[in-house]
Amino acid sequence: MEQPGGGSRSSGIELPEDGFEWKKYGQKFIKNISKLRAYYKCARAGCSVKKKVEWAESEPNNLRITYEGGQHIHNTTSQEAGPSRSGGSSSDANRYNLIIQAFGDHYPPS
DNA sequence: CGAATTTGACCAGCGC
DNA sequence: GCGCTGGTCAAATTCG
Repeated sequence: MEQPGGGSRSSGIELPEDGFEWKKYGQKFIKNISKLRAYYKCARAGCSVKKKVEWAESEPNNLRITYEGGQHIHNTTSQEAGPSRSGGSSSDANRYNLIIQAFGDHYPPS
């Protein structure tokens, strides 16, 4: 019905590739914000970083991504997943960069 | 076959 | 004290 051809159990939401691997472990509809929220966790061993994706059922194009946990501790250098490692280390800038990459440059809205 | 993903249900904390 | 919500886990199913 929803997937003629290819296979895809996705809920129909396209996540922006941030350069890391994530494992989805839950999804729920939050009435408080009238939006859907998906819970992702870093798929790397030893990395307990969590990622939350929030979007409205009417606007799957408006994704709101939030990173929790701090930073990835696995070898992003040896893996093939490196966000914007253009030189400079990162900590808070890393989180902001990822969010901006998903929103464009309007975060937070406030 | 292995791996990945999805859904439902349960639990805990908080507010009034 | 009770109800409600959010968050996580487990199991089942499916694809390449």
